[in-house]
Amino acid sequence: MQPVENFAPRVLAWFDKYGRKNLPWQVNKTPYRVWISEIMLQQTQVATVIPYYQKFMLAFPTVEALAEADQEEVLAHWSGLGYYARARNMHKAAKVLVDDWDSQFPDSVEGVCELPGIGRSTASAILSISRGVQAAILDGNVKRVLARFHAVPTWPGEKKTENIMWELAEHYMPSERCGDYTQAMMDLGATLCTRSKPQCLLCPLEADCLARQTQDPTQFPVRKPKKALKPEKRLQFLVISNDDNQVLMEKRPQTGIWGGLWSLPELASDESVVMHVEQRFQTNIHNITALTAFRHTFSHYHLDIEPSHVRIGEVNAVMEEGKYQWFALSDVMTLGLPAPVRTLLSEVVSIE
DNA sequence: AAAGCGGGGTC
DNA sequence: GACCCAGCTTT
Repeated sequence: MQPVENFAPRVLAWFDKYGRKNLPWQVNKTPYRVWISEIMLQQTQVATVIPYYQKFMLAFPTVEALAEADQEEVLAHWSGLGYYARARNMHKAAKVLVDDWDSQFPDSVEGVCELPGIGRSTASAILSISRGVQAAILDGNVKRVLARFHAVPTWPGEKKTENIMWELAEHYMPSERCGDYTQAMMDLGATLCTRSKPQCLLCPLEADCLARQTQDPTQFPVRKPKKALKPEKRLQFLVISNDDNQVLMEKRPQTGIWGGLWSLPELASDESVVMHVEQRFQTNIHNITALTAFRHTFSHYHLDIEPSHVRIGEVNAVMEEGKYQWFALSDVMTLGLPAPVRTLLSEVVSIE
């Protein structure tokens, strides 16, 4: 990374001209009021938060009022915002502040982080905005701005990447106007440097933004590596039994999946069990029972197994030498079986 | 259909 | 420390 000298001044100058400064929590910026807004804004966008915030402040104008309220009442005011654990944490934290901190927020980030529901980023937001403390935030907006400005090549979800971004965030935090800078960075991410369709032409950082110099700035932040979704295959498994309580097993070829194990006769999922069994084994079917389908997952694909229990009479067909073999139900579990076949057979055996 | 959000809880 | 979760939006 190659940090830029005048990063903060450019961001602040932009904020002075274009930033939002009259949102409900941007006037009378007490730690309490900033705190509530930050928690609400973690999960919801500004337009939605405003009415909630105003009602909340009327109901609980001070940390004492919040601490004294019933949880019921707090949750009622949160109703519709989601993430209710955060409202509960907030209520808990209010009590801690009143009981242990004389209703004042601690003056260090570490201290504020001790409160339930507040981590490093939220603590820094509260202290920088309400008290001008020189502490950087790293919320989703700031992550996006920094990831783009430096074209950070790795996913911010990785610990290593996150550490790098925290360093960048701290590096750019100025020593003056810390609160404005925090607001400015959030604004920049929320209004210009948006996830899709960023307005690079209006951005004060455009000239040095490394993402801007690529084909597509929205390629940053690098997206979460999506676990390649595994292909799905479907097969029918046949548990074929005769009047002597034997089950027909099929020897797998030595190579490939389940090589050399004894498995069950298989059938494409769209084939008719009746027609197939009658033709393959020249026999008559006494009875078919569909068993419960289940999924077996390999390292590289899902196998959806549709098992049927087929009772048949005498087998007349000449079967390939050694490929098929009858085993007594009492013996079959001693064979080398693929795990899903073992599971399936153990259920059938227990029924018999 | 899946990622993103900031912190908490679990192992 | 790595991973999953909450609950709703956005893509």
